[in-house]
Amino acid sequence: MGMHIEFRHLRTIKAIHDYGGLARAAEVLHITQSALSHQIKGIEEQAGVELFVRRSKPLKLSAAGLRLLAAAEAILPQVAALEAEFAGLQDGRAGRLHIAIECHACFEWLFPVLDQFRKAWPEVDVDIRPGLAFDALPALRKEEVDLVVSSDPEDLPGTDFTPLFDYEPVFLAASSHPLAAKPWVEAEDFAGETLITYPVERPRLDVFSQLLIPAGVEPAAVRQVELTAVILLLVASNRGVAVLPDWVVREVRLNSDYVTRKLTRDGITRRLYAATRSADTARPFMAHLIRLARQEAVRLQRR
Amino acid sequence: MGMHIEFRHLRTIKAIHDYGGLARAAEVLHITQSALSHQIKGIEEQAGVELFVRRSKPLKLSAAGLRLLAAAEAILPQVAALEAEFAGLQDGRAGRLHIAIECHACFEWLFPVLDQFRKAWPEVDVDIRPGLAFDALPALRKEEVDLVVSSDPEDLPGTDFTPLFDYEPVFLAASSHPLAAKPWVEAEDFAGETLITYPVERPRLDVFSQLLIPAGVEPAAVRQVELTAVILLLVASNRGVAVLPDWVVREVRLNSDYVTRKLTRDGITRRLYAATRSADTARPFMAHLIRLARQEAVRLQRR
DNA sequence: CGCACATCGTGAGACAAATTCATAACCTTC
DNA sequence: GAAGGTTATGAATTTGTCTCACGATGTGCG
Repeated sequence: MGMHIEFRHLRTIKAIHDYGGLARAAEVLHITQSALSHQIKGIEEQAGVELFVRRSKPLKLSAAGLRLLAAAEAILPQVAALEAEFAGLQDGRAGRLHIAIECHACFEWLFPVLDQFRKAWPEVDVDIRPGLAFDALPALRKEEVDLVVSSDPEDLPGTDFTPLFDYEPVFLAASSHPLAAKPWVEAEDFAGETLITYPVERPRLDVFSQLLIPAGVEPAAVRQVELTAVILLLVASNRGVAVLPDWVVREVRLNSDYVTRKLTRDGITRRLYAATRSADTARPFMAHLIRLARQEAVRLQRR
Repeated sequence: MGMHIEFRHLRTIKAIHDYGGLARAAEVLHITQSALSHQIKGIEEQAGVELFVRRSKPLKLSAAGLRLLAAAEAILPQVAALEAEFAGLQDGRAGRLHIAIECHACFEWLFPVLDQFRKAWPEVDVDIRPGLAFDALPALRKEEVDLVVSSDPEDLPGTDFTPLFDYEPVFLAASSHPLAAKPWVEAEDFAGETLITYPVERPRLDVFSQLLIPAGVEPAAVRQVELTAVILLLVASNRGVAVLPDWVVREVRLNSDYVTRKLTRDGITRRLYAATRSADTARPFMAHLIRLARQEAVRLQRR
């Protein structure tokens, strides 16, 4: 017995009930009274139940009809909500913005940015996915995420890399540390040191990719720590040295426990990018997020 | 503009997701792969959103597609439940049984009957509607209720009156009451008495319809009381006399506080009927309820 | 890297279903 | 019991959905 209820029927039932009669309901639904009559005849035949009490003339719902009405009133709002959301997607109010960050320290500036963003774009579904930090660009192309924060732009068709801001990876040690005596540090200086890093693969850490790997230098030990605050703690107590972005280091610059030094004489400059699908780059909320990120970067530099 | 989502589309989305691809989904839905392709093209055009990521070949849901899937998984079970209920209606497992009782004392035997009934017919929506006790038969015809317990059968087309059981309205007084001396009571005996009744219109009370109105006798006073237990209390303390069905009176017969007397020398016999729409009378659960009611009546008589 | 394979998209025509028009049947009311 | 309003019906038409056949596009394997 293949029943064939459709949204059309739910709308019809509700309209007939709300407006009390086929003629009125037909007008509201922009179809003829005849069509409605045929429609309910159709459902009644398919479902094998009488939906209306026919004795009285202003057509009244029967028990089964009332049950169907209840279903209509439960289901139709859900569809309305769905349509509203899709309308939002269409005119750019709504959307999904799942962010993958390759650089671990980026949480620091990203959170305040997202707080602001959420207020401006309440209908956008914002999320951070630190899990798939590796392989982030393929995930972007497959639409598993919508924005990747990365410092290694590639020339991929369909993927745009929009510069966010420049930063400098900076050497950080306790003020009592021997290397504090040097005006800057070189790759070779790390050979005898314990290096404290975030727990990610080496090629994605600036110290390694920009300095140690090219120079072929291996630190005496590498210790991986999740939280920035803990890294700072360990460095202060001389359990190792670290390399962190300048915006992180700036917070402890005035603290006499630490010294900061450039990497190489001229320092290393890195640029952070927002990678997005070309189709999305120009979307208003995406552009707005990038603008907010740049503003936040400026604020961090000024601190 | 006017979005045109239908259950078909929800099922399609779900199937494509569950079975991972058009071809598989098409097989499950018993239609061609081409049809599905046309379908999703249709929704995407109407809704103005991409539902799938097309880069990769085993067609994957996009953000909007996932939203639609969520809607599908919320809505489809509701429809399934509805269809199951209608199937129940069709094969007689389910239905509505809203009962109007004209006779106020009938609660006494009706409740235990309904308790039994509910166990046997869990899918039937049982209810008692004492509110519309008057005008119950029109309400039956209009399908506002499905069964009326009445002692005044009428010859209405489309309405069946099935006898339930006979009972006798019995005079009840305190054993110290003067009328306790008589072997039976007549209409004239009420002239000087305070009569305690249920709070309903006189024509629907046996004392009035069968005895006092035909005889043109008016009691000294009429006091209306809702609860049977309270009526008994008032009678025991000699604040008035009452007329109650024998099955109620039977409970206090052996109590020496009360006397019961026939109305007129031969007593009055009344018959209780279940009034139903002819279309419903033969339905299994309806017939079962009537059978249960008769059994309960027999049990009451035996007490 | 390219070929075979699998998956998806498209257009035209066949088919089914929903709607309309015109009108009949029905209930209600005065 | 006639009038007015409300629902039902039948045939024709419109609308929309599906199928068929083929083209386009990725995917995986040698």
